[in-house]
Amino acid sequence: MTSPRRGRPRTTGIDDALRAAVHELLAESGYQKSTVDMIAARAGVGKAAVYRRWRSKAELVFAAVVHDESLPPPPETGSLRGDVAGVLAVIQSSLDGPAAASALPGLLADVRADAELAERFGAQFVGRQRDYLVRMLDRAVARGELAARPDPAAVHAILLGTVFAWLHMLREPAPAGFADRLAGPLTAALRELA
Amino acid sequence: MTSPRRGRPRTTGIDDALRAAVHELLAESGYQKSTVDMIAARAGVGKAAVYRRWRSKAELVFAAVVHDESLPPPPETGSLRGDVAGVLAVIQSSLDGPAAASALPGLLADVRADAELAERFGAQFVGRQRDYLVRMLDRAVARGELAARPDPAAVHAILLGTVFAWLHMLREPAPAGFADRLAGPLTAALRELA
Amino acid sequence: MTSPRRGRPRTTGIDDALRAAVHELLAESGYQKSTVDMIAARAGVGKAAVYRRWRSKAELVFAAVVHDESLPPPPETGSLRGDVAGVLAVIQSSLDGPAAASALPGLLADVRADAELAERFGAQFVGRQRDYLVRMLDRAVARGELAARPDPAAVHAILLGTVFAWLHMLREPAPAGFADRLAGPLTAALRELA
Amino acid sequence: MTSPRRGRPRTTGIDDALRAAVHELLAESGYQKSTVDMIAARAGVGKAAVYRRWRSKAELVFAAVVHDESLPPPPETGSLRGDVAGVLAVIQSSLDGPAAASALPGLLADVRADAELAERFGAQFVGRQRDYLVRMLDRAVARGELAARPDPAAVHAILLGTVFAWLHMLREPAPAGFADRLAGPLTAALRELA
DNA sequence: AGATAAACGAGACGGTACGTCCAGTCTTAAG
DNA sequence: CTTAAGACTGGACGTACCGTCTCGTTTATCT
Repeated sequence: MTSPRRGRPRTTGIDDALRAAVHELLAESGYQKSTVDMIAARAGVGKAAVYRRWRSKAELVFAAVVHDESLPPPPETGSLRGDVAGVLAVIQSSLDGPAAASALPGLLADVRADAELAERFGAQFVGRQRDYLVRMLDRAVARGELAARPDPAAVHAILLGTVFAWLHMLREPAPAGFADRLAGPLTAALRELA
Repeated sequence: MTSPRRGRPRTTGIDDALRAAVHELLAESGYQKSTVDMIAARAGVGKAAVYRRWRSKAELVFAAVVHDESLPPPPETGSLRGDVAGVLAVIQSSLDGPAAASALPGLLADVRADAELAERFGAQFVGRQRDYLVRMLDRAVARGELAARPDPAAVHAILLGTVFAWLHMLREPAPAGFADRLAGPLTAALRELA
Repeated sequence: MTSPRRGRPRTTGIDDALRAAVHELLAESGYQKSTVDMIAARAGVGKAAVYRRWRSKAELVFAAVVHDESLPPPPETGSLRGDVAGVLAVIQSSLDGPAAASALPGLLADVRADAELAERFGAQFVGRQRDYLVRMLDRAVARGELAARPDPAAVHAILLGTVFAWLHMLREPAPAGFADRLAGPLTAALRELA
Repeated sequence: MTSPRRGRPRTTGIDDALRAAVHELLAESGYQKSTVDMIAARAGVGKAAVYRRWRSKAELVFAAVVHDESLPPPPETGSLRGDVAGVLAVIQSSLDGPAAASALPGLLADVRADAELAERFGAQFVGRQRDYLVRMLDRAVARGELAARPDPAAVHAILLGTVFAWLHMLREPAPAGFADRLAGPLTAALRELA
């Protein structure tokens, strides 16, 4: 049912080469110093190939850093505390990679400045995480661990915000067992929210 | 004791005019679109007057948005839960003004990119809040509400991060009673941290 | 005796469609703003069909504007003055069409920048006109109107240059009887050249 | 009477450095290959300094190649033929320098494409030459060499066009005594125009 | 009839230049 | 010595266009 697609198809691998180049350069130089020209050159690609795929540097980096596979659904552990630990680990990994870490603040700023991009960011990054959370909470309700499902936005703010603040505002390195150490206290907060 | 200061003295009011201009422009246009030229022009001031006072745009905005008076010590309420609500309210007010709200993500990005500025930001913004928290926790220990003082960094991450994520990552407007609604759950988290 | 040419033969009409599209777009937008993509689209043709026929935009436009039929040999009038008027009229018509007029300066610039193309331009556009001129001068010599044949390059410069400068450097519209009005004076110049 | 001019004045020498850089690069690489970045770099100047002075590459080159001193008024020789030779020499020198030669076709094309620039070009380059011509013709009329003043535009076309075509359309090198060799024939043409 | 070979429309590709914008620095004349 | 005005360097951004290449498809000729 797909339309027959006329014209030269996109060269396979350019998307990946660009995403890889973004990761490398973010880790080496950070967001602001990674220019689109450098990214394209590193990927062995013209700048037009970049802007054919994404409308701006912010979109490119967003796509490279928050792409689909990077957010595997956290495992179902059978307990709310275990599920929270899993979600925290996923959030941590998505905020703390060498690329994501240097990209996020700059990205957040650029996203903020472009309403149309903010929309997409919300739908993709926030929305996907939110879905995991809702399912996690519903399972806890079904198990009887929670009397009622608390406001998912509040849960989201607590889990995502704690990790983000730790890494990007307080700028402390994540200690070993970071996610696990926070799982208990934050689970207690969720119970009180209900 | 001050040296007699030769030459034309600094025009009084320039600092305030600039701070006011920053607030106005941040609210109107956001951080990235508020250029230093615009800020100086709005304040009726030359650009040199800006750079004589602050070393960069980030410092200027930081000084304007996180200025001293904006962080009054939260009140001592006599209970941990009450104190937490007070701290949350202070944090909220410092993240949610019309100026602060649009400045923070961009500011965070610029701070991240400049190590020397990160230092100062840490000392001033983070450090001051941290002091309040430590005193708050010590009072709770003294009252017997907490068996031991939990890691202040973790407490800080939970309180600051939750508010920041709500406002700037999930981009939800703060509902009425926002701080109060979160105080209970987050206090529960603190107790578990201890 | 031409080799039998395997494969799909060129679609008849594409050459003409492209030439027509070039004329239209030159008249509408001028040389620099007429992009190859636009020309191909206007002709209902892919860009490859263009570059299979001509090596560059300059060649395409050159072929469309200076095509063979546009330079019919000027009539033999029996007098030098009459022949000069005829040549001037041909030159005028080849420089003053709606397409040629907007193409020429840009074309000249691109031709200048590409030595290989300059060669071809010289051979085709300049050479053909030069042949007419030489024949015209030889007839005048045979009739006794000229004592000796003047340098054809100088004659060419005077006739072609006067028309070109009028139209493209001074940018005055050609008045009625333009060629005829100049024929007398320029013929006088030729006589002095001999 | 000039207003006191506030702010930092234009650095003296930047205009000249840019003009010199344009001349060098035109001679080395031609118009199209002389990029604005290269010109600015060669002059040791930022690109902004260029665009603060001129609106486009075409204007910059125009100003550099057709600047005021480059067109000294031709001498008054006391005879029409001598004056024509002088004008031809000036025209030749303004079309045949190493810079002007490579710039002119590209410049003409860009000027053609920008109506606002065409205006200025006409007023400055064409207008100044026209003034010389009118004075030259009036002197000839006063001396009795011409019965009436011929149309200055036609005179202009003949003199300017012949030189331009020789150099830039026929692409022949100017032989020694070029201006002098043409002066006689073209003067004859002027007499017939009257 | 089937295979071969070239041309076709569409459009992605690398490369390169343009003109715009802004941060942070520097220079002037005035106070 | 500070001020307002504004020019300066440097460098990134996003746009545009050229000439090339690659699809899937069509059309003629050769086997």
